[in-house]
Amino acid sequence: MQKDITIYDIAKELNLSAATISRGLKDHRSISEKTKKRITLKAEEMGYRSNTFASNLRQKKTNTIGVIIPRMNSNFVSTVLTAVEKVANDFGYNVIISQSIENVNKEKLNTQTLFDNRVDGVLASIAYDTDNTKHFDKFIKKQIPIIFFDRIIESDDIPSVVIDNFKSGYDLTQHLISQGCTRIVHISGNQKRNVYKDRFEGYRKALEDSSIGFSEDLLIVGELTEDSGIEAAHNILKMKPLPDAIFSANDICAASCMQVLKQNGIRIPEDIAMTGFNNDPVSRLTEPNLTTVNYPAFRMGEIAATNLINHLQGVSSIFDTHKIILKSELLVRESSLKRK
Amino acid sequence: MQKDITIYDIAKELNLSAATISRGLKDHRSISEKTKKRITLKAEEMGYRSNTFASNLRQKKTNTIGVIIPRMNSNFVSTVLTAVEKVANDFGYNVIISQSIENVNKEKLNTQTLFDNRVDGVLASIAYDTDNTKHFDKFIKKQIPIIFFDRIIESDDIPSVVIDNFKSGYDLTQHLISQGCTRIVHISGNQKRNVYKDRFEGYRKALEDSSIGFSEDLLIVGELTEDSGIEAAHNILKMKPLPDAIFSANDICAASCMQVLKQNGIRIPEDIAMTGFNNDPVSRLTEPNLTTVNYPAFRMGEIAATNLINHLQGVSSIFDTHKIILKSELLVRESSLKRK
DNA sequence: TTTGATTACGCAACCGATTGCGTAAATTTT
DNA sequence: AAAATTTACGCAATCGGTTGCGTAATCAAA
Repeated sequence: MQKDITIYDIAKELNLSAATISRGLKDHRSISEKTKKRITLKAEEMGYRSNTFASNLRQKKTNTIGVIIPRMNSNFVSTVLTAVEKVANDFGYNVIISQSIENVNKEKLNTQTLFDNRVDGVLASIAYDTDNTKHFDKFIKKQIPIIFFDRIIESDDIPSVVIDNFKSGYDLTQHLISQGCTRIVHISGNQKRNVYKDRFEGYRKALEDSSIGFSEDLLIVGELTEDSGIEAAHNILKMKPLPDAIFSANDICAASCMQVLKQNGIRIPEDIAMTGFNNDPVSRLTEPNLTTVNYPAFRMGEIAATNLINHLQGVSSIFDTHKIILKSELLVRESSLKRK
Repeated sequence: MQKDITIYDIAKELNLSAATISRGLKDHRSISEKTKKRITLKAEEMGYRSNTFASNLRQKKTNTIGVIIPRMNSNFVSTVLTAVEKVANDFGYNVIISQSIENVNKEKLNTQTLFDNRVDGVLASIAYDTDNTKHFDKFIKKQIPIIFFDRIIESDDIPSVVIDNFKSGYDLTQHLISQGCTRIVHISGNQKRNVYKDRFEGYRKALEDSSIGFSEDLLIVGELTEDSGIEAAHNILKMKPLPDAIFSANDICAASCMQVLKQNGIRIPEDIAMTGFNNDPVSRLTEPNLTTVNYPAFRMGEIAATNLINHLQGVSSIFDTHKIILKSELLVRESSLKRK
């Protein structure tokens, strides 16, 4: 295990000062082209690699962004992360990912960890039960930029990247209505969360805008997991009369719900039309394929990360924007087509 | 934005030296209990947080482990990562995750990035087309421990954590044979990868151990994606006579393949029995539910991370073990039950 | 030739925590 | 009471880059 090469070693070899090496390596203008070339060549030859810590220590920057997410194991989140990682890498940033496991307290710990690690900026999608942004204040105080994405809390201080959940919920519901459905169940998640609340509001508005109207009885609030889809199905089977459509706020839940319904002799979409949300791969594997809303996950990660890094590099300020709304689109598939 | 508190600030407040503060904070034995208490209290009061970089610089350790994976967006990988993150956090380590996107060249870049970031240790599951471990040599030279998991390359220098893919493939195939199947198609991935190779070998051995024997015509090698499942289905539909079973090396591919078959009037499992691998959530959402092999993803991440960190902390050496094989089990579901 | 500007580089002080070595003070031993 | 230990802490160097300021050398302008 040979010793690491430092700029001092290079300096000695070339009879230059460490300062010159440092400047030469980062293309500082006060170093002549000729010297720069000598430096980079020698550095290469000696197998030099910069010591991030010395640099971070001196510069008080870490070139690291922190990401807080509820869970990694959903198609949506992992796709976002893929995009974030790609953008970050392109700009020479590292990414620290931490999961809140849908738990405010863990989320608070996560913010502390990221804070202690002195991340330059933060991207966050908040947990199921978070109801204020107090634990993000430390970042704001230190001028460490934060961007919320997907699951956000409205805040004057923190910009966000989202899709128009209200409109998507509205469009989806209207689609069901256009298929002749009148008793439309909505399976939603915690109403504290914008994404579920907004989808629900879109649903309600669409019903109210039609002659159908909203009925509390047709709203099921759960955790939107595979299991809660099964549970929802059992509750739905007890409804009298049965609904003629179900709008689940995500695909996983819709898929497992649909499965139970089918096992109980319900025909999809003839008896009950089914729709999900997210365009998870699952939606293409169910039978019939699930009508859903395409969620631009990659784009969302890309935009959030790009904005954060541009801000960090002084290219643009995220504080100019308050909210970025991405386009999402209804994907009509067989599961909701009553009229072919 | 107030200035960060350093140990010097605390030292000044308490009329002690920075050395004493440093020792006091880390519970060094040469500091009296009374002084330690004063120090921790004052540190708390002043809102002190340790500067990781100064510490890393001095100690030449980063408390960071690097993880290289092909892709994040599979249930298996994200579950492993969840476990790794949990273990790492428990031990005060950070995790840097990088995706190779199934590409050796990106994987090489990833190793370089992790190397430059001076990670203390590495966990890696290699890309689709990686065929040697040369790009990991730099870690070995520097005594930076590596553990391969799931997708591994046999190497004397690098221990690994896997399941018994051969046995699982064998058991699965034998199950199909026990259901009376005799023409069993196997959809596999790149044969360079142990996981696919071993499953295939298990499949072949089971066939050879029965009176059926292996036939090259029934082997389909693809990328095991949703799309390749569709493609495989089309090829299978052209086979004469049709096979009576399909063993796909993962669930996603099995699910999409099964879907196309069903659309073409094939009954599962009556006409063709279907099996996957991994116990991806999808396997519980298809209809019929997919027979598969349970993959202890969480446990795998946990074990890999724990071993790595124990090694780093000198608790135990990973070089004592060469390979850890986890238990996996056959999950028989409807998709393969010809005899009820 | 002199003066002012520009170029190219070095000096040395940081950044904040860690640690080997040294020592005064307190405690125990003889 | 003197000597030997032990306790509790400080000094100062160190990790490796970065950067404000200073200056010698080169070049252009007067």
